[in-house]
Amino acid sequence: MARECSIANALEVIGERWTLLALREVLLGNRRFDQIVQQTGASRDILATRLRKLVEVGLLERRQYEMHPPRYEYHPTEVGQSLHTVLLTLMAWGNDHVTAGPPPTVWEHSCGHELRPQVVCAHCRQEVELGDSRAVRLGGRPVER
Amino acid sequence: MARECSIANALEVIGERWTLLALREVLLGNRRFDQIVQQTGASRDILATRLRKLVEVGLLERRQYEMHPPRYEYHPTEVGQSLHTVLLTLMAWGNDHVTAGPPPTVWEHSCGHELRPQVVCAHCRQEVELGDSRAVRLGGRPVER
DNA sequence: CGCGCAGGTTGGAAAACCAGACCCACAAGG
DNA sequence: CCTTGTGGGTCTGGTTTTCCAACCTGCGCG
Repeated sequence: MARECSIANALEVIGERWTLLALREVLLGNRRFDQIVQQTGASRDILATRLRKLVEVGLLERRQYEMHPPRYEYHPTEVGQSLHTVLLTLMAWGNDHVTAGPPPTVWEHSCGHELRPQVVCAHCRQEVELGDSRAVRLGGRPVER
Repeated sequence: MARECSIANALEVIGERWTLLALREVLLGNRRFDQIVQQTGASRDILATRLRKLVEVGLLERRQYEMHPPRYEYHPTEVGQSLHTVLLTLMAWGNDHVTAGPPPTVWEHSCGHELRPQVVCAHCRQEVELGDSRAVRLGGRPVER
C-alpha cells in the first residue's frame, strides 16, 4: 500500500521515541545506562527496551566492562557511528528553525573551525535545496513526466 | 533534567510517528489528504492530527483550492522546504544501512547527476565523520577537557 | 434521487508510555 | 556482621497514543 521508501525503512529502526536521543548520548560518549537515562529524560524501562533493540539491529554493542559485579556499557558500532551525519543535520535544522536563542550544542571540526553541517550533492558539491532536486524514481518505479 | 539540545527540540516538532512521512509526501508534491493517507499508510485520524500540528507550527500551509465544495491542499512553507535536507540525509542512511537491494527512491540534482547527498563541514567542505568532530559546547555549557 | 468523492470526525480496542517501586550483586564503612 | 550505596536493570498499575473501521458532510453528476 504505502510507498516503498528508505525514509520509512530508516524510521522503523530509529523512529521510535527516545531512540535518537539515546544514540545522541552514546555518540557523545555517555555509554552507561544511568547516564543515558539522566541525559535523555526517558523512563528506565523504555530506555532498556530501546537499547536492546539498538543492539539487536546492530547500531550498538553491549560490552561488559566489569565482571564482579557485572556492569555494561553501550558502544556505537560502525553503522551506529554513521548516524552522526543524520543527527548533525537534524541538529542544524533544529538550531535554525526550532530552538530559540543560540545553539545549545556546538561542534568543532578537525579543520579547526566550528562545524556547521551542510548537505551537498556528492557530484557537484553544491548545497542541496528542494528546488534543485527532482525525484526520478519512486518506490522502485520511474517517475513519468 | 534532560540535556538542552536542538535534536530534542526538533523531535518535538517532527519526531512523532508519521510526521516525517507526511512531510515527505508533501515535498514530493502530493498535497491532498487522501493521497497522503494512501502513500504513507497512516490512519486518517492520526494524519489529520499531524497535518493540523504541522500547519500550527508553520511547516505546512493549508490552502483551499476549491470553494464549492470546499477542498484543501497542504503546501510546504519555506521552513517546511528546509526539511528536505533532513529527509535526504535520513534517506541516504536508510539506503546504505537498512534497505535491502537498490534504493527505492532516486533523485537527480540540477547539475544533471544522480543526487547522492553528503554532509560536509561548511568551512573546509570535507565530508563529516564522527571521528573528526568534537563537541565544544553542550547544553549551553563549555565542554571541559 | 441516489451515488461518489474529498476531507475529514468519532468510538472503542490495542499498544506505547510513564513514574516510581522494587530487585540483585557486590563494595565499602562502621 | 549489618547497613548503605551503586549500576543496571525489571515490574506494576495507570494514563496517553495509536490504530481501525465506520460514519458524516457538502456538493457535483447522471
